Amino acid sequence: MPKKKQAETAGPTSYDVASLAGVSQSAVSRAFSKFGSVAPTTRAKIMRAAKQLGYQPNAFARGLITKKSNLIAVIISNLTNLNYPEVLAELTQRLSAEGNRVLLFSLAAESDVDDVLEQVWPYRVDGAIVAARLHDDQIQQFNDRGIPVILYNRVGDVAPSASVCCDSAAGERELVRLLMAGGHRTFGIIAGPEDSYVGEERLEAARRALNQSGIEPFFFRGRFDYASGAEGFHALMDQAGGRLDAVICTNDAMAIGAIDCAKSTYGFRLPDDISIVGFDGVGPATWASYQLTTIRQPVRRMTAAVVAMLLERIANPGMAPEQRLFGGELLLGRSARLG
Amino acid sequence: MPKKKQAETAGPTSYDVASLAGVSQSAVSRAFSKFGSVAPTTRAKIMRAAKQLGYQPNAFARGLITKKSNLIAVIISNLTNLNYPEVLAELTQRLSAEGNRVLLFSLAAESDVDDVLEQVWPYRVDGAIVAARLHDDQIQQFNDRGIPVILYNRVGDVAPSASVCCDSAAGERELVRLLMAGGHRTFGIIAGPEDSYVGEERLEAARRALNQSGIEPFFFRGRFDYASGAEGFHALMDQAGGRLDAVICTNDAMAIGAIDCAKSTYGFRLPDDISIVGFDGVGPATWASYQLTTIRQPVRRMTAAVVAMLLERIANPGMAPEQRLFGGELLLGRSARLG
DNA sequence: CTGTTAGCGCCTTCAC
DNA sequence: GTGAAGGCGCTAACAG
Repeated sequence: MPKKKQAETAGPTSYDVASLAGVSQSAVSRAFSKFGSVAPTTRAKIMRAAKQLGYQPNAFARGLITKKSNLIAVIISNLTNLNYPEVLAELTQRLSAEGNRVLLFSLAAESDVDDVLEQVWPYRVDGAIVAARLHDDQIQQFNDRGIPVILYNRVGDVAPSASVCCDSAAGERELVRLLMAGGHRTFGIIAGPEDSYVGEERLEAARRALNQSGIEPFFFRGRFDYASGAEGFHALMDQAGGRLDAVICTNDAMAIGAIDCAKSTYGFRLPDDISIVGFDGVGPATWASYQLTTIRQPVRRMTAAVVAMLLERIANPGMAPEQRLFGGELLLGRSARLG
Repeated sequence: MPKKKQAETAGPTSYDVASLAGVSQSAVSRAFSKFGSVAPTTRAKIMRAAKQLGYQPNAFARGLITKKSNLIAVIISNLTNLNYPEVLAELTQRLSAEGNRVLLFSLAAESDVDDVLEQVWPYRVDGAIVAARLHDDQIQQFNDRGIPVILYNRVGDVAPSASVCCDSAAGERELVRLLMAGGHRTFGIIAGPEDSYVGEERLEAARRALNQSGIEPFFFRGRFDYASGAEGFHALMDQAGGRLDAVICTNDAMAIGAIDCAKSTYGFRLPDDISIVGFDGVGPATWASYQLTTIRQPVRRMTAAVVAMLLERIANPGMAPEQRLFGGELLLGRSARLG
């Protein structure tokens, strides 16, 4: 029905504001820019006109010129991992506070990374935060485009890359040490899927720590979820012929599954009959039914570090790749008998 | 050190591809557009050149002309709500499959909606999915700009607006009916925070269903989290002088908190000593320690509907606001004795 | 099918 | 402090 064809949906432009305020378009532009020199009176007039029209600068047109999108790509492999909602909430709020927006990508499978990257490039993001497995050549693509990347809880395969991690090795070592001190000698490990970086890292660390004490643990490979934790406990009990002192799970979700299996299927009481520990310190870990002994990732400090490092590198492209390692906090639950 | 000032970080443009392929710039443009008519030979040449240069069309420049950003704003009030990670994962993947990207916003407090909207406008999103409380005037702002919005699990205060909801009323009614049939007569309700739309909806529905059976339930207002569920159970027991048949919680997280409190503090066994029900059907609800009786939201069907409705409205701006209501599925756990 | 020509909305030198 | 003019990278009519 309307006569004017496009103007209908196209929002007001800086020209509209300019003519309403009786100034030039470039004055409007300056008024909306931080460093534009505009007389207070002029600025006021412009802002009033802008409010009246509901004008908001077009980020695309701006980005086209400034080469800055204020967009940060956040790539997370598995959003339903109990640990990531908190991470994501922290990230978006911190980035938002600094004037950046989050372009979110989640992967159905780890192998989809290439597809996701293709989706990222057109938006000329200013930076990226990646909690998914990235090959060196994929990291290189970011470098080639001059887009800073921070890896979350993983490091590059070969090339050094900026990253923020929770110290898996130290965490697992501490758990093993305390379990040993608690008198445990027969161990089982429930690991995550092979394609998980942190999963393998924790597995290696735990296994190494046990080996150094002359212990060869029983082993089960799970999928980082509750169900596979329960399956794993079952499998380990079989392997061990029912004689198992402690089970180390490489994340909390599996540890919780293992605890439930130990209690309901075997009638075990923790930590008297067996010890089970996890890793992450997710919400449910502290629930009364579990009271999991685990290592809590310092999510707030880690996300703060990621954002700070990323913004630094955006402002200052030359910076060297830095790797920050955060120690986890031992969460003393009642699921394990420690020394 | 480099001589050429900007060309350094500015990626290759369609002109670069054009000259490498020996064609005109518009040929490149057409080759990257779905409906562009280009000879297969030409297209091949162009694509090869593009690959060689690592060219990707600039979404900003494109959007400036087409008035389409392929960006969808997803606004979620409380990401750490156990229900949303699944929702968000589904949404991003479905939208991604349709060629859209997700611009994510999360709110620290419900009152921040206005700030968030200001952050949304500059990016000229094609549509929005909102799981946060939106006032009519806020919805109106979307309408004014011609941006379709779909509300998730809430409806507009006054003006009709497109929405996808899980039927809270029907769900609570069914729970009440079954609990009554199970012989329960003394009820408590643990509700969510007042500013939660779904929370109040479920509260009203449960209360009304009880009232219709001549029952006035004890009441506690929680915060939708585990801790307040436990607090609530405590408070209700006090109010009821220890004589409580059943507790209705308006989400699973609180129900789980209540169960833990009932078990650990009061030594109750469920469902023999008391019945507790929740709402949502989140992952932990099915864990062996809880086996919660609850109503599961059909998340997959709901997210599919949201995406379908949104894309429809983007393609066809004139569509009338439609409201789709999905029935929840009764999850028969062991936390309640039903009739 | 292909190249030429205008802009999209804004920022950014420049003169004034 | 302010306005005029020239693009940013791309798409969308147009001619050819």
